[in-house]
Amino acid sequence: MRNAQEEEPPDPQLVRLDNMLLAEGVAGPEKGGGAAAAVSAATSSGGMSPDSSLEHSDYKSKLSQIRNIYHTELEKYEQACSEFTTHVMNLLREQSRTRPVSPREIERMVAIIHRKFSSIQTQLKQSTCEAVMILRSRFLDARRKRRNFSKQATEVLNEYFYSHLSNPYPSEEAKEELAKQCGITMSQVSNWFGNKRIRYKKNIGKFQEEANLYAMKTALGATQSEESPHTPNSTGSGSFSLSGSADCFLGVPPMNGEQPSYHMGAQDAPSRFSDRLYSTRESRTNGNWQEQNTPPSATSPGSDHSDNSD
DNA sequence: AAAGATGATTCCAC
DNA sequence: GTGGAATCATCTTT
Repeated sequence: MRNAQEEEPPDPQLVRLDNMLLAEGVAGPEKGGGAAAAVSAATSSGGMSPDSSLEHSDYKSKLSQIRNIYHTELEKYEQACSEFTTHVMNLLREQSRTRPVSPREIERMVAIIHRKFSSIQTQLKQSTCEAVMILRSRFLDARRKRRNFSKQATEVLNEYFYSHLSNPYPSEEAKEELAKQCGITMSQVSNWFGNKRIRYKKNIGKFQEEANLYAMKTALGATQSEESPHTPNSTGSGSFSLSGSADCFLGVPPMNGEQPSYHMGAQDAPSRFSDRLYSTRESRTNGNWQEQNTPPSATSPGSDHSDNSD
């Protein structure tokens, strides 16, 4: 009697749903006030470019729509719950005239009712979470507002890539420098190199022309080395730019309908110590970063997957 | 509109 | 944490 446990045990899943709704600003105390502010602070905490403000307002309006629905539904359920509870209580009271009704029984009935309604609420919260996630993925997914890098930026990235073709894994410092030069973030540089490596390896032939182009460009720059608009700060060993003209020709050679077996390993000149200064984990992928070169259409073509899942 | 190019994300192994 | 691979969603070219 004393510790009447009408409080359900804190269902961890329900707690998670509640937390998420709170974090998304859906389950905030009042609409328009703190919740919206929290959302806008969370989604646009950095510098908000005028470009994305339109989408953000769209996002916010949709989110508040969800929030309104959520709150009205929640209220409806709560009201229905209390109504139903009082109704049952009245029934029990009436029955208590004709038969003994213990207060224990009343408590139990109330608990049952509350449990039922709270499960309904949980479902509501779940579907609300789903809606929010869909909304987020639709508006906040960076893939949806992809912009190609500037011509000059890809130029810089390609120059680095093809001049370090034997080991196209820029160090942190190199990435930073590239990011600065290209006006993109470091993770974008990482993305670019990841994509470039995999796509280059997949179809070397297609990139042959490009490789030649940049090899020649870099070679010219190495021999003449007239203009170098570098920011001369970097930590005392600015190296990455035109140090490896030897690499330039690694990508060029035997292109005559044959699959070029690339540098089998021996010729990676160890004299480029300046690169090694930077590299932290390149030893893992040193040298032949693309040894197993599967020619196109080497996969099992006819095999069905029958991988069905929703 | 279809095909290709490209930046970003996700899943996995290490 | 990283990078490889597959994939997605968009942009660009055809």
